[in-house]
Amino acid sequence: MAGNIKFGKRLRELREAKLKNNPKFTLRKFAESVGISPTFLSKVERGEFDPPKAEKIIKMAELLEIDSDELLSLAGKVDPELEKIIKEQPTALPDLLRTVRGMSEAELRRLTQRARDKEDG
Amino acid sequence: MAGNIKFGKRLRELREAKLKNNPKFTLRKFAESVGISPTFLSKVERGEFDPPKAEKIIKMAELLEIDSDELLSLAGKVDPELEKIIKEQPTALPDLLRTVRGMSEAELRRLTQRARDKEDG
DNA sequence: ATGACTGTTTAGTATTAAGTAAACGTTCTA
DNA sequence: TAGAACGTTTACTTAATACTAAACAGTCAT
Repeated sequence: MAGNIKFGKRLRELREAKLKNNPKFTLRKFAESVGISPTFLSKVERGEFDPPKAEKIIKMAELLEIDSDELLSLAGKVDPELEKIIKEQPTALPDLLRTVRGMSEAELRRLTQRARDKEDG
Repeated sequence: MAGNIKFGKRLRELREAKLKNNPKFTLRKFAESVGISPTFLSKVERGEFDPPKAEKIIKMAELLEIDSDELLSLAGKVDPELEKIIKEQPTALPDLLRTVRGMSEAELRRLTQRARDKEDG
C-alpha cells in the first residue's frame, strides 16, 4: 500500500500513448486484459497502491509491447525467471553475482559477450 | 506448509553435530538464538513446515558456522542480497544471467575468475 | 519422586501482499 | 435527456507466508 509513483506514472504514460491509436487501452479494458480490476489499476497508476506482482507486470509489458525489465525495475521487482536460473546453479551463480557487484554496465556487457562467445564457439 | 524434508534433515544433522560439544545447540536454545519458536523449529526439522524465511536461514548458518548458500539452496530460496545486486544493474544483470543459463558449474567458475581478474588487474 | 530439561503436539494467530465490488461524478453521443 | 463509457472513491476481502502459546510425554539428575 506504500505506493510507487514512478512505476505508476510510467505505466499511465505508456498506456495512454497506446490508447491514442487503439481503443483497447482504456484503463478498464487494459485492466481486464492484464487480469486485474480497474479499481486496482487506477490506484496503481496514481501511486496509491504498490505495483502488482511480477507476473502481471510482465503481462502488461507484453500488451504494451515493451521490454518487461523496464517496468519490473521501476516496480523494484526482479523477473522471477532469474530466481529459477539462480536455483539451477545455487552456489556458482551467487558467487558470480557477488563478484560482479559494482562493475559498470559496460563491463557487464563485455562479460556477457564473452560468455556468449564461449557458448557459440 | 508443504514441508521440505531435505532442508529439515540437514538442519537437524548440523545442529546435532554442534550439540555434541556445545549445549547451546539444543532445539529450544538454538530456536531462541535464531529468533523463532521451538514449536516452529521442531516442525521445520521434521519437514512438517516449510523452512523459515531467508533472513532466519542466514542466521542459522552463522550460528552453525557454515556457508549460508547450502541451507538457502536446500530451502529452495535465494539470498535476498542477490536481488539487491540485480536491482543495482537491472538490465545488464538479467541479460547476463539469461546468457549463462545452462552453463556448467566449471564454466561458471571460469567466468567468475575472469570477472575477478578484471577487477584486480 | 520431584524439578528441570528434552523434543513434540494441538490448536490456532499475525502479517503482508495483492487484490475486489459496487457506487459515484463526469463527459460524450444519439 | 438517456444510455454508455470513462476514471475514481469507498469500503472491504482473499490468499499466502510465516509463524506462536501452552500443554504434553519422556528422560535424567538429585
